Amino acid sequence: MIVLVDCNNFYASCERLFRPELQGRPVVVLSNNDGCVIARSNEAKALGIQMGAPAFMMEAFMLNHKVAVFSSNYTLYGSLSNRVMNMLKGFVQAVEVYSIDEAFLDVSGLINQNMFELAVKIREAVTYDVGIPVSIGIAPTKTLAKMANRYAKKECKESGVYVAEEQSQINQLLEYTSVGDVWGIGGQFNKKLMLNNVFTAADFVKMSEEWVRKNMTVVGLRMLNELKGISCIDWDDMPAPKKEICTAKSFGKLLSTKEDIREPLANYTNICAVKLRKQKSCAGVVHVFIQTNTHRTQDKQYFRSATVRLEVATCSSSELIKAAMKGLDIIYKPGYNFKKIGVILFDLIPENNIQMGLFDKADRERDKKLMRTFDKINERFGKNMVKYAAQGYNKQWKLRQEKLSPCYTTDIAQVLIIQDKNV
DNA sequence: TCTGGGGTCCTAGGACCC
DNA sequence: TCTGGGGTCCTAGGACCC
Repeated sequence: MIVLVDCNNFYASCERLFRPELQGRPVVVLSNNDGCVIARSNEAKALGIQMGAPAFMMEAFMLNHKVAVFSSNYTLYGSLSNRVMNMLKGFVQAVEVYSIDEAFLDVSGLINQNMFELAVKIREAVTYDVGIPVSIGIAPTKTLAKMANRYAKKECKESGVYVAEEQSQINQLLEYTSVGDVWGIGGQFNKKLMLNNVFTAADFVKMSEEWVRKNMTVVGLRMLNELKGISCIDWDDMPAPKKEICTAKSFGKLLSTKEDIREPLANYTNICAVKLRKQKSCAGVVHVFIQTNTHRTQDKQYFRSATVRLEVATCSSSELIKAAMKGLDIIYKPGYNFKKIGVILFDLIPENNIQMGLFDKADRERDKKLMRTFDKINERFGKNMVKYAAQGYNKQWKLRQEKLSPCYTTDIAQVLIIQDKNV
């Protein structure tokens, strides 16, 4: 059996944890740049606020309904996520952290344990010790556990737990779930399935393997088997190093000159480089792309990308920034209002595995030491305590984050202070 | 004024090799 | 009716996830 624990309305719950006066009130969290809604409390959902709704179109409505609005604060959410995951690790032998707000638990070692009772115990512990509400689904495969979790969230509000152990319980889940809500079926597959009169997961299970293979590739076949109770998605509690590392963000305002764009590009490349060094890899390819704002129909549109291959794979910020700038030179075109730039590092290999170039002039040992010191200082004294000149001070491109909450759990200066009114 | 960001896996098709 | 065939590697693009 596989257990899936999923935090309810995670970002909204994190914000509310430190603002108890928001209990029972609608809360939403916005995407980067305060662009659109990416998390909603139950009260906000009840008001009809949609996932992905543009914030600027909702402003008056949210004001009228006294919705508490927050910019996203990933430092806070990451820290609370760690607390939840650490709690879970105390209950079972292995935890696979699947995303910032969900984890699969391996309960194969717990024989004769009543699954429902275990789940209730976990849920109470997380609620009490961390303060984040969770739902728990239990079933024979990961895909079914996801479905059980969704069912628990919607239909078992009291316990927050659903166990699908017997075939009859699984059948109930299959009947209940629309095929588009099955893990792995997105908009495109859903459309195709509906055209073939497949509306629920139960309908899907009846489809032939040939049809699924032909129309949905081996990915579909895997889902089909998972729904039939045959595990096809491996257990993975030691995530492999990333195969690509990407940083791409919209600017706080539109930029057009190459000088202005160089700054965010250098910063995003450096963010990638820090992540790269953290997983002890080097990158062989730097890919840069730039784009205008597709929503501004009055503007000329432009999208272009370029790939720069490095002679020797590297994790040095300075070399990667240089390569990214080379990419920008290739794709930049004056006369456009640019909205976003992004860097992707490809061909990642372990750092101790790099192929030296025959004519390589760089002093790689010295670079390595420099980067180690660079990362240490920034880890200890805060992001960008030391940085490259190319990263600049202009900050015109900075994200809009007008409603950012404090980093209650990671910055000593921002910890909540509780006052006693009588003192 | 204002519409997210960071990933993975799979397939098709071209280039190239013997 | 026919144009060799099979394998590998690379890239671009689609689909999906949270």
